[in-house]
Amino acid sequence: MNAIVPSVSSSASPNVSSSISDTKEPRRRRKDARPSELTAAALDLFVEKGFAATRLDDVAARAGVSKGTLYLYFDSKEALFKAVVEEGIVPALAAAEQVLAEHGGSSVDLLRDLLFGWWQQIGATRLAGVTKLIVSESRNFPEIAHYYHERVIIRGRALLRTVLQRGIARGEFRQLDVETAIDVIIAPLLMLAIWRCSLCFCEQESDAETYLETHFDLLVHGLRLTGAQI
Amino acid sequence: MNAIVPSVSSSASPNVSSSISDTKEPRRRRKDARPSELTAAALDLFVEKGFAATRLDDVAARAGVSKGTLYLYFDSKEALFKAVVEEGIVPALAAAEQVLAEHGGSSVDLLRDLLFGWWQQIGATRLAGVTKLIVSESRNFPEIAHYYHERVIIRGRALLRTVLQRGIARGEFRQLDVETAIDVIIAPLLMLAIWRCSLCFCEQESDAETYLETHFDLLVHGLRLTGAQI
Amino acid sequence: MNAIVPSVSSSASPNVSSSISDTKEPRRRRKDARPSELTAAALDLFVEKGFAATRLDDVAARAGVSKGTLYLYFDSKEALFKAVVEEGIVPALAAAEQVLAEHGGSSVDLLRDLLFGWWQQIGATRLAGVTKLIVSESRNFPEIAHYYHERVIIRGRALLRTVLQRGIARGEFRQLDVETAIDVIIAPLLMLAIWRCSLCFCEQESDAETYLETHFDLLVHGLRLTGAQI
Amino acid sequence: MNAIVPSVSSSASPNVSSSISDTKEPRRRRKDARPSELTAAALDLFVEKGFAATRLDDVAARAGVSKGTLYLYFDSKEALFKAVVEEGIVPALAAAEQVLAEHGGSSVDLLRDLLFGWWQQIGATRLAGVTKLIVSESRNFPEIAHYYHERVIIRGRALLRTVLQRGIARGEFRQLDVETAIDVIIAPLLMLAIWRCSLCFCEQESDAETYLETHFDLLVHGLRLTGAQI
DNA sequence: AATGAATGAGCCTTCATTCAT
DNA sequence: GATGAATGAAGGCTCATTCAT
Repeated sequence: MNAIVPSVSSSASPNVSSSISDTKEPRRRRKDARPSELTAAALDLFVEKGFAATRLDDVAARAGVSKGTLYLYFDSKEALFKAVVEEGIVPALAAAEQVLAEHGGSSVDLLRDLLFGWWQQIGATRLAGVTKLIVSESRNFPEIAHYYHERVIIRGRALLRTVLQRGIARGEFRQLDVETAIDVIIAPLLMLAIWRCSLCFCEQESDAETYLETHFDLLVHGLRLTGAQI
Repeated sequence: MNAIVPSVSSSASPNVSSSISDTKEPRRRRKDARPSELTAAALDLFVEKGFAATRLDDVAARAGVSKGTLYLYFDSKEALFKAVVEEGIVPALAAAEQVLAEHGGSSVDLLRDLLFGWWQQIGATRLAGVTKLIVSESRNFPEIAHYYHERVIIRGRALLRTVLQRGIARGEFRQLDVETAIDVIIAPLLMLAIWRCSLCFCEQESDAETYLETHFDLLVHGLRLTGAQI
Repeated sequence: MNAIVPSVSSSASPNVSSSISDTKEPRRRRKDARPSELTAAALDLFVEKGFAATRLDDVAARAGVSKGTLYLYFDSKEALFKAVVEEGIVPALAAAEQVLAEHGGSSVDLLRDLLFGWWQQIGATRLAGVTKLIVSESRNFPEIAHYYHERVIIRGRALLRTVLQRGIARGEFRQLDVETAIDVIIAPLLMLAIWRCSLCFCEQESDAETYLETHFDLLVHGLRLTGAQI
Repeated sequence: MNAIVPSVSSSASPNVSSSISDTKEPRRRRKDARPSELTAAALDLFVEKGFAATRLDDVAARAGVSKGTLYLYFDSKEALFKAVVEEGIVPALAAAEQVLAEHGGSSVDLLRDLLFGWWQQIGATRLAGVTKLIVSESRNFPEIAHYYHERVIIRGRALLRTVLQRGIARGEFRQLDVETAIDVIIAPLLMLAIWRCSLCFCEQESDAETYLETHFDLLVHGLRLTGAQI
């Protein structure tokens, strides 16, 4: 889900596009592309300024449409917010669960693939912003927080639970409190996503790849059932 | 801007404090107590609703004063925000650095004391909210983000750096990328603080103490220089 | 900021205009007519109450629009004030300078035409209020005072200077300090404009036409180079 | 801005005055001096900023007292305004009428003495500001405007009426509309007072003395019954 | 008498939302 | 479908006024 944004380039000059012959849609824009262009613009601004501080004028301007057009697709600012979250979630789920389903290697390898898969599918993309959004606004939108919990948190935790339980069952991992370990494993991922959206105070810190490697390295050593444990 | 944190203890139950003052002083209070009463009320609401969505009327009402009174002590809503962050920072620093200075045990013990000290001093208190605030609003207040980075992030990281480097030098810990490890160690703490302020979707999860124990446990096994490494 | 002064004629009876629009366009008006409708309403109220004491609610109500509409055309109350002054200035200049350019009679006749031309173009219209506005608010808006000085005062004085110098050169007027005489000649005009806007204490006084005649009469006798001077 | 203002210097440091031994009142300030100190401060600010834009905090600060003290002497902001006007009127009246009563010279001389007497007693002092105040605020305070009209305008006009009628009766002046001539004669005086309080756009103009001389000169030639009239 | 902390009504300004074109 | 002028409720901020000390 890195793509998403041909909208940014194509919608730069929506009114003039006819003369340039985009080879795609010379004049009529595919109707079903508008909503995602709008949510993409909204995601950027919601993440940058927060929900309350984001003006719909700015969202519309960034998407290259008028303010009134927003209301052709979304009933209200809150509805737009919901759409932003929901749209950012669907692809994330599919990709993550697919990794687990298709995997055949060791639990350590599987854990690694999940971590770095998350990075490529979410952490490194603009979808990371959804994480920050949920954190920042969940108190104001308990309904959305609940939705996010049911659809994302639970399913994401289920993935990790499977990996950990499988690893323990196979003797690859130590015996430990699986539920709590899930939280501890996820936290650095979420924090990485949040850091990337809160800029300013983490720039000189290690880059994301190294960060993930270290996280994984510590985890493997922390989880693995080593000879020293005996 | 004198008082440190009696606010933490006295304002632990902010809804009751107003009823007390109602019977005492109808007007005229001690001027030096006001600022921390106001920042305490503001912290609660900023964390709950976000900066932009918090109304100064509500802040004033929670502190038991009128809206205009806020402006006797803070020039603007933004100035109030700065005061909230700054006031929440001072005690956090002192406590954390004191733990390190007075410690005499092993690096593992020291790490444990720091983790749980953070929990007692910050994570378990309302100061945890400052973490969420910074995450949510740093884009809108780069000046404050910078301030927080200089005064808190850097000093907090310095503490952990000392511990890790000492542990490695003493042969207690493995050789690893210290700077990155710091991030990975801190992340679950910050995430715990954030979770506590974003409620709704982490309630059934493990309690904080267990979470910290697991985090510490994984860390120790991940950091320790075991025979298995040879 | 295009339209010149249909506002003077069309908005001569501002209280009636609203009832007309009520039956015409409930929303949507011609966008280019709005600014002058708003400045016309603002001029009335600024003159009547002063800048600080005028509420934008009242300005909007008098113009028959909502309060928010003001901000579609003017960035702030102060910007509205500037527009009021600037819009009232343009026609005043054109008319006055045209009189001078096209005149062919004696200097006494020219002086008379200028005085009564001012009365018809400005003194007798709502533009007289701009004079009071400038007097009342110039301390608070030095920028506007400067603008008014450059664009109006200087050019108005230049007109009189030409007349006086021509009259002296032709032997129609006595030799006198032209610059100071300009001030003395202008003062009763400005004062007349101000009186008309400050009502209450000048009503029983002579009417404007008589006032101007007397001013002109005194001037002519005071300026003229008579045989008695020899 | 010359005389008048012992209040400015003496009230500069009201709280410290005891230690410095002002040779006047080491500690207790004469009670009856307070009101005029307050009205003096208020006059300055009302003239500078207008009534509505003047804050009582600033008035109190300029007078060297606290804001609450104002209410020991004046019931409201409007009451303070009335006091400012009334206090500025009394000396003006006495001085002007005295000139007329004691005069024994020609009507031209008498007119001259009145004009320059006004300048010395009012025009050149801070009392000139009262003129601007009345002009700016009369619409908002019709009661004060009425008061001013009854007590100042009428009496001032009476003075001039006497002079003009006497001059005409004696054959010194031409026959003319006395009432209107009064307005025309007064206007440049008021305008001079107003200009001095509206600064910014009359600075390069002639100085006040020259202005008055020219006004007087034009008047004399305009009023006088010359041979040329025959 | 004097203070200054506290109040709260009121105003400028913003912005989500509507709707005629 | 798309626009953008218009709306009006809401919030940040000011300041005249009060009153306990």
